[in-house]
Amino acid sequence: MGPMYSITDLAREFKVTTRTIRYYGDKNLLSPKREGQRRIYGPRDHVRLRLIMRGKRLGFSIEEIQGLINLYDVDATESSQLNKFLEMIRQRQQALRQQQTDISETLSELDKREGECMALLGNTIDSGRRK
Amino acid sequence: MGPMYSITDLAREFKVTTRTIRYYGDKNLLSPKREGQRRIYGPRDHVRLRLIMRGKRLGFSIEEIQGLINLYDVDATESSQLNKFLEMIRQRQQALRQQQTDISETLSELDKREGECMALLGNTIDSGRRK
DNA sequence: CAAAAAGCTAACGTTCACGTAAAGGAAGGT
DNA sequence: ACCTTCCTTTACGTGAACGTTAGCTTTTTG
Repeated sequence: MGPMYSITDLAREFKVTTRTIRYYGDKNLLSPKREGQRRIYGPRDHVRLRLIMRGKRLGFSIEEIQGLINLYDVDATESSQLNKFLEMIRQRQQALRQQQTDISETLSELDKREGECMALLGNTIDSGRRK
Repeated sequence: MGPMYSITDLAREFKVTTRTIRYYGDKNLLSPKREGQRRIYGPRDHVRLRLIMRGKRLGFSIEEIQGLINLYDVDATESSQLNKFLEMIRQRQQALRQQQTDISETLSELDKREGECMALLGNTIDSGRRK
């Protein structure tokens, strides 16, 4: 019936506190079963937590991450109007594409700075392995 | 001597409130001249505000944006140790690259959902112009 | 010239995403 | 028996990034 995780298992794996995990539960992003009082997390929760972390790295709020996760969630779809749903998907895509260009612009500027910096240090550019 | 902007000019252009602009000033991200009491912003502030907005779209905090802007700022560089500086640049690059893969993963998932959605609607894929 | 619009400072309020402390239950080890 | 570890709930605390209100000055416009 798939792997099970305690709250500290997840906390360790994703490098967050148990508080954080409970918080996401409070916000209905995770829905662990209970064994007595204890929370037992399944594979679905594990996947969701991965999505949550990715969302956070992308700077989305918990609420936005909710929305994103619901986009992957079949149940949410069939009960909602598809056109509105498509609209949401496209808005998300738009935002993400904006982020892509933001990132590549920033990266190229950083590359430039890195180059200047290396020149000043008289180093040769070994863009690759670091010890 | 370059274009000048009032606080509402900038607010309108960047779609933020004047409060926000003043807030960035308080945080030393902008440094307008004063004409009496009034803040007068120059081209440098305009550029910085652009960088700030980009940083925000990337989910950076004001403090991190400070750091990023300082990376472009020559004055800050010459007085600091170059190696530490390079280290910072590389950390930023690392984070941004992570974001890039996060985004492309998310985008491809959204594309998939979009496809499914279109199929359900019986539409043909006109990926391009929308009215 | 009077009213509206734009600007200012100062200070308190708000939301998000947790942190942190208090008080306690249940399992396992020695 | 006692301690340690893991887990629980409840609840107040916190920093960031502004929002909002109040009270006052300056500039623009009909």
